[in-house]
Amino acid sequence: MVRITLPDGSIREFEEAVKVIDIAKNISEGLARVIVGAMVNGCTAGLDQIVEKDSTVSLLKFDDDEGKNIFRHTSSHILAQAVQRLYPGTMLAIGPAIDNGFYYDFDSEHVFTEEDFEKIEAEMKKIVKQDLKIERFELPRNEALVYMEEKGEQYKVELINDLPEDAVISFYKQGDFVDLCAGPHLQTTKKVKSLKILSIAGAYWRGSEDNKMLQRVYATSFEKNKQLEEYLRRLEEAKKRDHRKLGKELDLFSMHEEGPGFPFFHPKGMIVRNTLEDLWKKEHIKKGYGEVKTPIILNEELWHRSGHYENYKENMYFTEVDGESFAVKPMNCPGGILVYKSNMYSYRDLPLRMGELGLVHRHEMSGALHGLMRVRSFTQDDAHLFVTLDQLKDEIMGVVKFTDEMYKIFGFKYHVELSTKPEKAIGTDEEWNVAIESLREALIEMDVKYIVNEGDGAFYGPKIDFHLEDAIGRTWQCGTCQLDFQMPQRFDLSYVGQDGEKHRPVMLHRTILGSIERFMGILIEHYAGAFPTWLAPVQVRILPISDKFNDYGAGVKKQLEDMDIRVELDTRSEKIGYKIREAQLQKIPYMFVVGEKEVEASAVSVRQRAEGDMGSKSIEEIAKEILAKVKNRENDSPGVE
RNA sequence: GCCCAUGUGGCUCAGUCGGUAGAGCACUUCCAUGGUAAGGAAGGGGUCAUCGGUUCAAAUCCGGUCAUGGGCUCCA
Repeated sequence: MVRITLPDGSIREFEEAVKVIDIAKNISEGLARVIVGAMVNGCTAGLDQIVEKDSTVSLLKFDDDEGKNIFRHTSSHILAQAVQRLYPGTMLAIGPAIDNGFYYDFDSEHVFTEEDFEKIEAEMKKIVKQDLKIERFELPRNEALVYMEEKGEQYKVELINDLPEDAVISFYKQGDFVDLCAGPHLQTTKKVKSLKILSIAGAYWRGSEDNKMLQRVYATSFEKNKQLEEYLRRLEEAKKRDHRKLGKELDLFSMHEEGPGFPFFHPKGMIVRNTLEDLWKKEHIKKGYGEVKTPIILNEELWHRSGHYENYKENMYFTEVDGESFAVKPMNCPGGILVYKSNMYSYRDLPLRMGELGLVHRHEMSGALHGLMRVRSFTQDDAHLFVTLDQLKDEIMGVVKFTDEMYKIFGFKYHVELSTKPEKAIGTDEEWNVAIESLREALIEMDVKYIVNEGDGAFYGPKIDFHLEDAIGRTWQCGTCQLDFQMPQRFDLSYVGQDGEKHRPVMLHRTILGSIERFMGILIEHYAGAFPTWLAPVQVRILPISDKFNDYGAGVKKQLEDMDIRVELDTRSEKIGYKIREAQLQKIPYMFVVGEKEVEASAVSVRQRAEGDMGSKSIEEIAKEILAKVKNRENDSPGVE
């Protein structure tokens, strides 16, 4: 007797061991048709898997994340099979399912281009139509190695060699195609009705620069064509939110060949930027931070002392003046430390919180540059906290809370990562462990969910990172809170304790927005360029019906300016429909239409970008409404999804 | 840095088989003075990223460089 517990708590009983697919059939034939796999006691399983003992089973459809993974993993095998049919001699590396699709890495004589996509898709569809049965088999290690060697699959041989001694080595076979794979998979190829190859890219074998670069084919698949079409449509929509495109259209910033990775901010972009910085400054004062500003260029010796020269010099810019070597700062901490060192401190002065909107330069690799998200010069909304060990946890928690509050203003969702000791690091393992545990304890105490990112800490300490999403779902690290025992030692920082003795403070390096540039990039995509009124470069555009009303418009403009509302007047000799269209495309929150009626009533006709015509209002009334939105930082962007 | 692709007026793009450039928008001027997403006409504007090669002739073919895009690696 095998008892199967289903997610709803109900129990099905079977005489003997039962296949997953038969459990589904036992529930309903209809269900059995849409099932792609199952979770059996928390592990994914294929439909053929036999359940021998009492188990908890949840059946997976394509709509479930694990279901999609099974579906797309099979899709990746179909891709590999098609490619090997079309380009014999192509070696297979790995081909996993990923968010929104799957990929396969190939090593092939043939150089794949977009022109091949159609052909590969056609071959894949042929395989789907052939309805090939997918079968699992296992081989002992030696046989598995011989088998893959005979096939010339040297990458698979390497993978097998790296599997643990006791690992089960399984293969999946469909027609004449066999791949080393843990599974599970669909039962046949026929379910993959809808598929599309999306792009081709280079990718290092095993993700290491030292290895050969393989050709990675990205693709996606769905159960139904309709889902694929919907997905492709969403991708198109997301492209419209691309901050690089909107940055140009809305005249916020530009990039130039003369300075790759060095963004140029235009007047409208500067308004957004300055508004963000004003918010930042105000909130930091409330949280007990002081603000400092330290130089961009400092002598090279300082960077030797800080450890940056040793650990970071390939990313630094250098310059020489009067025979002395200077470095352009890639980080703000040494500057902040020099500020700290210019005073004596008592334990009463701690925690000391010092904020700096610090312009840093980092020579990122050319291929890494990406709009405002990844640049070579940027302003970190940095801060350095000098604290006693006793204060450490509270201060970390304060930073995490502060970050959360700031992100909430914009309506961001984010995820948190805890990064541990990297290969290139200073300090002892003991210090690192204490530091990592302090961060972990703070997160646990605050009940913040996080994932661990092994080996991704800064060279001087571990960190908590906050990641925000862009329009197409890529995540970008923005906020960070880094713990550092090293700099205080290297710079011999101290404070006088209650006991009258010298003690060493601990340092926290942290950012909230991350960099103003990246944060703006994310903001632009988040709002689809339609900034909430409080952030909008232009809050109101006045649109006279004809030239006759330009003077009245100018009067309204003056009134609004006096109330610190950002306003433009469109005096061009164009029809009102044209002026509205342009203001609408510029995503300006408020349009004031003024003509004969408005002049007579001393009013304006208000049009909002999302709601349309709101009718006539007095200037005082509408100004009050706008100012209230600005004061409350109301999130009135129609662009947020 | 690596793999692949791309680079034509301010912007978006067309340009076939090599025969020395074209559209729409924007801009300027004129007409029109119009009530909630593009009124009409005329005009100006390009060394086809850049350097070199092949050719009687190169935007077009080949190579180098630079930049951009999609990834990898790396990172705020």
